[in-house]
Amino acid sequence: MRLKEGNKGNDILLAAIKVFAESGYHNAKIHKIAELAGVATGSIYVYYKNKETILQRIFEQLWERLYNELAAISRRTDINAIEKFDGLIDLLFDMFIKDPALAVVFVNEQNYLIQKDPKGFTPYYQKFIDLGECIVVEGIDKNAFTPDIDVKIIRSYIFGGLRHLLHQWAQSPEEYSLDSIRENVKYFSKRGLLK
Amino acid sequence: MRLKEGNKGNDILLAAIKVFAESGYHNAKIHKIAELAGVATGSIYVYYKNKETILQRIFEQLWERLYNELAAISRRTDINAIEKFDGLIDLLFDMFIKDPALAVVFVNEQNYLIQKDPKGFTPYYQKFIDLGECIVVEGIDKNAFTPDIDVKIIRSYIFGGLRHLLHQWAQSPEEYSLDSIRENVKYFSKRGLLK
DNA sequence: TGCATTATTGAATCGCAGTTCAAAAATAAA
DNA sequence: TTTATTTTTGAACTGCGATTCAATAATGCA
Repeated sequence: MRLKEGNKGNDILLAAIKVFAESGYHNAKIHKIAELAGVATGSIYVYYKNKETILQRIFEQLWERLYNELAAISRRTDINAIEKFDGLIDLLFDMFIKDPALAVVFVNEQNYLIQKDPKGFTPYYQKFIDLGECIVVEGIDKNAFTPDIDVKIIRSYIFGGLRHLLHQWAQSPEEYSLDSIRENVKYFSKRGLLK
Repeated sequence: MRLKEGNKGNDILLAAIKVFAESGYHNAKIHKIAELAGVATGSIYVYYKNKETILQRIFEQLWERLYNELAAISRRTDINAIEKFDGLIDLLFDMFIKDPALAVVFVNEQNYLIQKDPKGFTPYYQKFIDLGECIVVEGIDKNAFTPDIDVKIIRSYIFGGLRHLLHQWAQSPEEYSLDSIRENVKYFSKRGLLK
């Protein structure tokens, strides 16, 4: 018997995030991911069925984590809807500060993957989105947020705005301070949402 | 002598927008564009150097038009900054109502193309973005918009939000009414911007 | 130490699709 | 009609890179 050395499956995933961010999914070469992960080209196919599976796995991990963290925030009773909304924004910012390359991959490749194989895309994404919407609905119900908006539309709008900003930041982190981005987003969005 | 029949160059561009929207740029097959345009595969290469050039041309045309229309709005003196901001939103909505496939291509492929060859990307895009920023700055200067925001950040935020919404709408136009999207965006954004 | 089993390797394969180009067709002028 | 010129064609080419797989290496166990 022989056991697998270290954690090659994860090494490959981490390398793939970097290479996908650098070159884009379609221009990313498998041998480059292998090189960065410190494994042979063939090893990739021991751990993942194919290139697309790697991308799927990246998003699976991302949204599962984000969903669980948002769920923890959402079920708290010691903070109100406004604070939960803040928490949601912080969650996204924190995730992508830790891993800017992941932010780039998210913005550039998620649409492609969903379009390519909607069934294969992690359900945690939809669960995350739904939960975000719940928080806004809670805010409206508790009279903190204005009822004069369509929650689904505004949820998408905010999400798209965040996505774009995080992407810009990840592309050139020196240009903007992430904290200033974060505060501006909160300020602007809450003015839009609050009663 | 022989003259070129009809306007094959444009036929190809229109077909390409549809095929790129349908399959994504990387999965789009040249022969399918040719088929839809009603020309032979080889003809594509008479009119465009390669596949990437077609995509570049699509964005060139898009942003040149949008920039010119926004410039016309921006230089008007009979309307204020708030109305100009409305005009900007309407401009984008109108463009993509006319051509939902173009909205999809815009959202999915623009980042890729800019990353691939920044110099080759149409300068009208940046001009458009700058002009949009000017309108917000004008609003702040004239005391209509709050000065408590970073214009560049909020400009990106709004732009990203619009982008995402238009994309969602283009993917499934029956799900949302575009007019309701438009009104929600204006309402929410102006609450964020106004003094 | 030797054997069995599993992990790892990376050169070779193979299919795909972007691109080319020689031939054919269409048109204008003579 | 004939000729010269340009457009159009699409089958063939070609290069790339994802994937495969037979060989090799590493490990655990007897």
